Amino acid sequence: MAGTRTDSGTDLLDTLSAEHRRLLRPAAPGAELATRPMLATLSDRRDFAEGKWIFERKLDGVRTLAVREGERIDLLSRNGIRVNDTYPEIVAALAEQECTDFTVDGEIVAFFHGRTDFSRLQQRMGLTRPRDVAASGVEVTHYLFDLLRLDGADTTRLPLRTRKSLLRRALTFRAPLRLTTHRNGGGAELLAEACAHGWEGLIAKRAESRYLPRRSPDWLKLKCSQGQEFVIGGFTQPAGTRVAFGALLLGYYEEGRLRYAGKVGTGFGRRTLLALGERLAELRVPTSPFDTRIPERTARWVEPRLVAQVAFTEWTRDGKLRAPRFLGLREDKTATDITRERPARPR
DNA sequence: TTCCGACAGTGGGGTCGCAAT
DNA sequence: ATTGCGACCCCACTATCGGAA
Repeated sequence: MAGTRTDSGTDLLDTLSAEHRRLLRPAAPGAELATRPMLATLSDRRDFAEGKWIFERKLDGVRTLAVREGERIDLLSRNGIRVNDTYPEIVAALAEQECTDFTVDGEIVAFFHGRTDFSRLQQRMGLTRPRDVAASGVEVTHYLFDLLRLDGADTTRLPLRTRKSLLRRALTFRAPLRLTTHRNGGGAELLAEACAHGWEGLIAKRAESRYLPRRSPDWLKLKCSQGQEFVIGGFTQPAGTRVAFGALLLGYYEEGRLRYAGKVGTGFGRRTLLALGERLAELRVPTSPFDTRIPERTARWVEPRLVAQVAFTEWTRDGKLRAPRFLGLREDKTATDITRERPARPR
C-alpha cells in the first residue's frame, strides 16, 4: 500500500527538474498524522520585493489537512483531530479523486454574502451526526493551497511555487473542493483592495520557501483590522499570575443607554495593568452601568468615564467584539459621545 | 551583544456536550 | 429548565529563555 503509485502522480513528479527531484524524500506512511500545519506570523510589513512573495486571500474558517492513502482518508484539524464526520461531502470529494496518495493543506470555510463567515461555519463545526450535519444547512468549501505529499514522496522541501503547481495538477477541483488562487505581486495595493472588499486580509508567502510544520516568518498574516473607542463600564478579577484586573467590560451608547460590547483582556503589559487598575479603583460604583445583565461572576463596576481604543477583527452575531485587544486610553474623548461605528457601506 | 523563535500563561467570542443545580 | 464547566474551534498579546546571528 505504501508503495502504491498512480499513473497521474508518478507522471507529475517526473515533470520536476532534476534539482527539484533531489529535494523529494520518501514519505513514511502515517507520519503526516503527527505533522502540524505551517502557520503564518502576524505582520505589519507592507513592502514586498516584487517576485519574492505570493499573496493569497486570507480565509476565515478552520485549518484542515486532508490525507489520502489509498482508500483511507483523514480530514484533520489543526490539533490532529479527525473531522471526517463533520464534513462528509469533502471526504467524498477526496475519495473521488483519481490520485490516491496525497496530503494537502487548506481551509474549510462557509460563505455568507460573498465573504467567508466564521460564525456561520460555527453552526457546523461541532456536529458529527449525519442528520445534524444535513439539518445545519451550512454549505462548506475546502480551499486547498499546499501539497505536502504526493505518491509516496514528501514534497515539503520543494519551493512553494513548485508545490502549488503540483497541487493544481494532482487534483480535480470541483465543489466542495477549490484551489486557492494567488497573485504573484501587488503587496500593499493588493491588501488595500482586499480590505475594501471587506475581506479579512491577505497571507503573504515567500515564493521559494519550503513547508515547515510550525509558525514561520515565511508566511505572513496581513490583516484588515477594525478599531474604535469604547466606554469602560467595569472589569473582571485577575486570575493566576495576572495583576490588577482580568478584562475590561466595554460598552457604547445607543439611545442614551450603555450597551454591552464584550470584554478586552489583552494588549496591556504589567505597568499598564497596574496604572489602569488604579484609575479603575477610583471610579468604582456599586451597580452596573450597562442596560443588560452581564453574566460575569467577578464583575466590578465603574463610573462609565474612561474611553479605551480597541482593535478587533469583527462584530459577532451577538454584538460582541471578536479577538479584541487594548490599544490605549483616549483621554481626548468624552464617554457619552461613544457610539457603535458602522461601515459607511455595509456589506 | 542583540535579536528571534518557541513556549507558557493570560485574556477574548462561540459551540457542543455533560453534570450539577 | 437553567447554569456551569471543559474541550474544542477561532483569535491577540506579554513575558521569558535559550540559541542563532
